[in-house]
Amino acid sequence: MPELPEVEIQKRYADATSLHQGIATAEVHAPEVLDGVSEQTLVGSLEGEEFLSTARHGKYLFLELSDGKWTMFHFGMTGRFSYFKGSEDVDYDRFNIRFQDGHHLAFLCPRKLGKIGLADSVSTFVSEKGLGPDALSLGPDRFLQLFDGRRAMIKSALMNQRIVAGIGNVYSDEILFQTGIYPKTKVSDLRRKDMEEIYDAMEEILGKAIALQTDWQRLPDDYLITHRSEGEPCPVCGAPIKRTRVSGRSAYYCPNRQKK
DNA sequence: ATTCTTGTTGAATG
DNA sequence: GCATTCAACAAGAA
Repeated sequence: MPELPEVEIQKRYADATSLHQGIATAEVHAPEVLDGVSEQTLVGSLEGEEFLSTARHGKYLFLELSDGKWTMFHFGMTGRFSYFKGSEDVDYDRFNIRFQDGHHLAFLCPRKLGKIGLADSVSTFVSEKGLGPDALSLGPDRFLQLFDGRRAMIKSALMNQRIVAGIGNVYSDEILFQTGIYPKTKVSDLRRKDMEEIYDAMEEILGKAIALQTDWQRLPDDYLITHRSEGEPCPVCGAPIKRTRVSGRSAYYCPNRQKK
């Protein structure tokens, strides 16, 4: 679920459902998801407040509270929001906010790898975490600058949140697929033109995914995303997709179109 | 049963 | 000191 486009969709979901309603109470069902905050503190700072606005940086989502603080959400690998009426039972409900009108905003997270915390502001959080700029809020010059002099493999670098925030395993594969670059290529071996193409592909792909509500089925058929498994024919040239390992994760690529 | 998985982190390594 | 990689984390799906 949760790379930049998916988090952006969660942001819009929160915008559409959860702003400007009094928070009656909140419940922590899985303390594992708390990040540097006690259950008491988190619940205490939510009760009686309301959410005023939302902000996103990379894969992190922030909900502004009426007392000026921010609630931070990170969705891990499997997290998402669910807004519902009444007291339905929802699977994997790790944290639940009940509004005064009886509606709920639940943080569902089957694998409990998501995180919830409190922050004084988005910018202090971002600098404390050492996150790079958001992938959709920087120009090509800054982008090239950030990758200048890097020795890492391009796929690792794209996924490195300290360089640029928001790109994960799936979208980094897509970016390299569309630019025809082998995932293990060293950044220092890429030409300026390659990096410019990577930047363009990044904007294009993330933007399109958001526009389509991250419904991967609706993405163009020549995207790797829906053909991302070993042996499946490349949607462009038909060669069997291969899998390799890049910094501990599976990288899928077309051996015919993405060469060293 | 085993292996896989869209995330981050802190320790280990170069 | 810096950049980079790796194992660990947890639980569900194939």
